Amino acid sequence: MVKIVDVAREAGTSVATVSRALNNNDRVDPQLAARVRAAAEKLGYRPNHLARSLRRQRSNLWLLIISDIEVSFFTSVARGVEDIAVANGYSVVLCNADEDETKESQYIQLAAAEHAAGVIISPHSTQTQIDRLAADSIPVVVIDRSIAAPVDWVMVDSRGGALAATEHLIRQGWQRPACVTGPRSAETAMLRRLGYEDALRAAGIRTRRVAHRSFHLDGGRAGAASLLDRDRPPDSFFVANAALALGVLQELHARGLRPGRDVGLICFDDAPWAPFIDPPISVVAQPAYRIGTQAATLLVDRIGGTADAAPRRVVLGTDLILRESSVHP
Amino acid sequence: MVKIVDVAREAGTSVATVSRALNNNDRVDPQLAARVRAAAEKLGYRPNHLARSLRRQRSNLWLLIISDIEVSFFTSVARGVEDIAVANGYSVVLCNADEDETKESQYIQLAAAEHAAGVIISPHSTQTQIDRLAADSIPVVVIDRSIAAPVDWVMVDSRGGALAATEHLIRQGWQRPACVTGPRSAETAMLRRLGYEDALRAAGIRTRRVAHRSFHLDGGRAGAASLLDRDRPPDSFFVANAALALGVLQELHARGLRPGRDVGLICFDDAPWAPFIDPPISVVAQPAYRIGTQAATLLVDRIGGTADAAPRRVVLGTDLILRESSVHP
DNA sequence: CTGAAAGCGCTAACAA
DNA sequence: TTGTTAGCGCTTTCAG
Repeated sequence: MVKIVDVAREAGTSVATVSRALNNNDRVDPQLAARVRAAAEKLGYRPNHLARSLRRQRSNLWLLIISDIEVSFFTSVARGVEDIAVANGYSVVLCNADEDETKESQYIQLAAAEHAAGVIISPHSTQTQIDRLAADSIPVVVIDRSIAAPVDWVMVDSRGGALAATEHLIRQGWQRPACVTGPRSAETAMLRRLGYEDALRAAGIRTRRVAHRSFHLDGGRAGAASLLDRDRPPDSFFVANAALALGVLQELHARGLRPGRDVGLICFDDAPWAPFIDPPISVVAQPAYRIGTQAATLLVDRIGGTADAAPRRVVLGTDLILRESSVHP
Repeated sequence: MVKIVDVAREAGTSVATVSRALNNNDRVDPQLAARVRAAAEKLGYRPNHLARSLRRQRSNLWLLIISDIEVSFFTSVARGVEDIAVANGYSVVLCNADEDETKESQYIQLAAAEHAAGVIISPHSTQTQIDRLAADSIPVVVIDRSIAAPVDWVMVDSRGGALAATEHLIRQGWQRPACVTGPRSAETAMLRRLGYEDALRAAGIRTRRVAHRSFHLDGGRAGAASLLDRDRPPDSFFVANAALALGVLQELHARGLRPGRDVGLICFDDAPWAPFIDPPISVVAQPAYRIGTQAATLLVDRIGGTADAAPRRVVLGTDLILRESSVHP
C-alpha cells in the first residue's frame, strides 16, 4: 500500500503539501502541485478513505436504505439518487431492508458507525427511528413514506393517485370497487386506501371493501380471496402496488375471472411487466427517477447547508396510464 | 459522541480493557467485563467502525457489486449473500453497476478505498479488472459470469440450461428455433448461445438463427425483429434472459404472433411475472438464492483462510419450468 | 489479567 | 506557500 508519505518523498515535499495538492489545491504552487500529482500517479497512490473520514469526521458515502429491492419503483429511485450523488462527488451504496424492521435498524446503525455523509431512506413505518443518525448529525432525506420526525422528504401524491384510479374505475361503470392495500403501519398503504375512499364518497358508494395485507404477492392473493368470498363481492379492484397486483391476478385467474371483462383492475406503480400481462394492466405511474434526483438534491443541500433549517417537503404528482384491465365491457 | 475512553472512565478501567471486553472477551476478568459492558450500555457507546477498520486494516463491510439491479435474479442472490454475511458478522451493501463499465470500476475502487472485507461481483465482462482488489488483498468471489483472473466463482450451468430449453422446443415440434441473447462480451450470453447450438446440432438442424443484443427489453425487441425479418424466419425462440424476453414478447405482440400458438417461446431466468404473462412463459430457473449463499460461504472461507489457496469453482444446475408459451399446437 | 503507549493514514492547525 | 506535528478513535503489542 502506497501512502501519502511515499508520495511526499517521491515528489520531494511534505505530506501536508501532498494532501493539499491532491484535495482542494488551495494555495499550493501549481508547479509543485503538478509534481505531486505526477508522483501520485507514478506510485499509483489511492487515498485511504478510512483514514480520511476518521480525520475529517465525515465521509463521502451515502447509504440509500430501501424497504424492498424487488420493487422496481425503488430501483428507478436509486438510479436518480446515484446520478445526482456522483455528480456531487459522493458514492452511493444500497441497503435492502426487505420490509424488515430489524434489518432496517441495522442499516441505520451501519450508517452511523460508518459515518455516512448522508442517508436516504424509505422507512418501514412511520415509527422508524432515525435518532441514531440525528445524534451523529448525519443528514437524512425520507422518500416514499413519511416518518414521525422533522426531516426532509420527497413523496408522491398517493392519496390523489388512488382517488384518480378509483374514480376511473367508477366512471368505467364498475359498481363495487374494492381496495387491496398494504399493512396499516405503512403510510402509503393508508393514503392509498384514503384516496380510494374519497372516490367512493364522491360517488355516493357506501360499502367499503378493503383488505390490508403485507405488500407482497401472497398478500395480494389473500386479500383478493377474502374480498371475493364476501356476500356481495367486489366487481373491481384498486390495488396499492405492483407486487400485490400480481397476487390479485393470481387469485382472479384461479377463479376464472378475467380483468377487463369479468372484473376491473388498476394498480399503483407501473411495473416493467404491466403492459405484458394478459390483459395489460392500467396503473398509476410514479415519477420514480425524479423522486431520486429530488431526494438527492435535498441531501446535497442539507449536507452543505445549516442543519437546523426547517424541513423541506416535496410532493410529486402521479400519472394515470390506462390499459385494458380496467375496461368495463 | 461517546468513545472508548469515556466507557473506560465510567467503568474505572483502561481503554485497552474496554476494547478487549467489548470484542473477543479474550482473557478479561468476567466481572470487569460485565462492568465494562454495563458502562458501555449506560453511555450508549457505539464503536467507530472507521477507527477500528483503520487500525485493524480490515473492515466488516462487504460490497456486492451486481451488474443490473432490475434483474430479479440478482435481488434473490443478494438475499442469499446477506443471510450468510450477517450470520458471520459482516454487513453487506449493494452496488448497482448498471451494466456500465465505468460505474463498475468506480465501485471496485470504492471497495478498495473503503477497505472492504470482501467483494462479491457479477462482472460486466470477462475483462473486468479486479487487480485493485487483489493489490489490497481483498478477497473476491465472482458470480454469474466468469472473469479472466484466478478467483473463486459460483455460476449456473448456462450452457446446459440452454441446451435443455432448446431441446424442449425441438421436441415440442418447433422446426426453426432462434436464439436471442446478450452481447458477445457477456459470457452468459455466449454460453447460452452455445447451449442452443448444441441442441440444434444434436437435432441435425443446420440453420443458426442468432441475435446478440444488449441484455435489455429494447435489445430483445430489436433482436426478435431482425430475426423475424429474415427470409426463413424462426418459428420459436430461446431467449437468454427475462428482460430480453419482455422485448421479444413486445415484438411478437406487435406482429400478432401469439406464443404457444403461432410461435414457441422459452427463456432463461424465472421472473416473478413469468407465470402471469399471456400465455405464461416457460423458463429455465436458476437457484438464485443458493448462488448467493454459496458465494457468501466461499467469501467467508477466503477471508478467514489463506489467500493463496487454489480458486474454487461451484456450478449449480438449472430447472426447466414448462408453462404454455413453449407448447406446439 | 490489566495498563501504557504506539501507531493505522490522513488532515488541519500552527509555525516558519 | 510550505513544513511540522498533533491528533481522529481504536486495537494491539509489550511490560507489568
